[in-house]
Amino acid sequence: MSQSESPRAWRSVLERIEADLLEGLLGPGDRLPGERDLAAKLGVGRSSVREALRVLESMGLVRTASGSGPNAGAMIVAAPQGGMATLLRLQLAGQGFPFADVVATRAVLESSVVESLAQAFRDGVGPELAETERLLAAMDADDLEPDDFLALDARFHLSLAEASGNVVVAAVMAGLRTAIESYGRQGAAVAADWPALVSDLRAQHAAVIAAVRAGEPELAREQIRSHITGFYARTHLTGVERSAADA
Amino acid sequence: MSQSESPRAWRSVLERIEADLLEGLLGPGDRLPGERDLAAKLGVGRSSVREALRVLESMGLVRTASGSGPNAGAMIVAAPQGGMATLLRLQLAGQGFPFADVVATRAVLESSVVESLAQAFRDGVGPELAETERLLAAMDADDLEPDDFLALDARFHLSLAEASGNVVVAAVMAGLRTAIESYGRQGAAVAADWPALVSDLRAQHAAVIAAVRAGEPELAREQIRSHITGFYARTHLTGVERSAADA
DNA sequence: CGAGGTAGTGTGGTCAGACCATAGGTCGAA
DNA sequence: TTCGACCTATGGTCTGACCACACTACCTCG
Repeated sequence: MSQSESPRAWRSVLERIEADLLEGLLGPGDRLPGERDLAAKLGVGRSSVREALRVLESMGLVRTASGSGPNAGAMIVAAPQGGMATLLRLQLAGQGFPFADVVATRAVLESSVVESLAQAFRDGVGPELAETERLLAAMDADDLEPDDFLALDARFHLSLAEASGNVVVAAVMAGLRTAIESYGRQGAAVAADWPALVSDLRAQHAAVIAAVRAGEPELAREQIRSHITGFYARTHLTGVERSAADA
Repeated sequence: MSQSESPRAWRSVLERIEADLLEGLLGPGDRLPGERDLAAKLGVGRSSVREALRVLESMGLVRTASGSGPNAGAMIVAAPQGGMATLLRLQLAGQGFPFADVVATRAVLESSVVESLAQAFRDGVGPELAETERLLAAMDADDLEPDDFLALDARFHLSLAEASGNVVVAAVMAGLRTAIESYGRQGAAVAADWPALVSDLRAQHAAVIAAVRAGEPELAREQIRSHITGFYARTHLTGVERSAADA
């Protein structure tokens, strides 16, 4: 036992697993040993192993399942969006992240996404956008509840990020959006003039896509920015627009 | 016992604390009850409380300390950078985030930062940048080891993000940088032609700051982008430049 | 009377053991 | 052959115990 060090048994478990990940000994789809085996192998208690697994789970790196068989146990997955959403949501709740900064960051990332997409179309290598178009069409339905519309809207924005091909940007964007929505402030304000709002949103979405397909990076960028900042200025009634505009 | 609900005792603890945070019952600087008290109050075991606290700690929301007195116990803090760095590092290790996408995202965010700063200077409301200038001067020393230079460089970039005032962007940027460095691949490549590299980096930093102070958003944006993508293209010898360039 | 050491107390950190719920696998009976 | 009951391995949870640590209070000694 080279157990000369001391602090944080659970951290040593985390570091060991991270090292195995970097080493390539563990990868997406692989299953970790059972908690009891892992504890014995690493010379720590089972509870310490569990605490480390809990961190990995909350970060979106492992998925655990009870029972037996091929689906049981802790499996390495790559689900960054869940972990990112949890982190951003908690930091927002704990006042580590001001609401305005979260919205502003979303605007920054989405601007980059649509700029990149528009540039790709200008270069003649634009992606399919089939999923994006499908969501756009679904949002045209007349009988949508606000919650349903907003769910489609979220997937629309996410589909743009995924089309741009950068999974880090997509994960952060999805997390920011989730964090914003879990704040749950918009309900009342949204109801104020819903028909007019949804109509504007549809037009803005269409304009963004048109700019992207036309290969106009600067135009797409400005349109998505005003789309996002405008939405939160309209529904949250805070000083969001000021902070969002200068980021 | 109103224990009709379900799985994940530790998750119920997490949700309770998050709810208290949103409610304002808990905020930065406040201390949580002891683990034993919390367990009794929420009707769960102490180990479940600990698992929830471990998640909060890894997300940068609480800081725990043993012993007694005013500094002991679990305190609510707002340390988003630590949690963000952990998440990004783990996702990078677990192949959830391709290296190229991490670098590209850093380029996106830093471009936005310097653009925003340059715009502020153009509008005559530019911040002090005292810390930034100090770091820039420190990097001019001739006897710096590569590690020391890179540490100053990291703080330089972070100081820009902080000057822009968006803590979310600053936290993500710091996390991205930490994740990149923990990958630890650059050592060898950096040593190749260190004097020339450090000279170029100094010139690029100076050019970025000059563009910011001159109030040239587009120029600053392009310079920081080429600074970042150029550095990783030069030191990592991967296909980074391609993916980084189109983001 | 003051200074310094010492026992006390409460905190997180860890471990061991036990029990439960679940879900797949196994094997025997119809 | 088929289908049911049992078996087993897994994570999920709880309890109780002990340790290390740091502050507090008190007590002793100069």
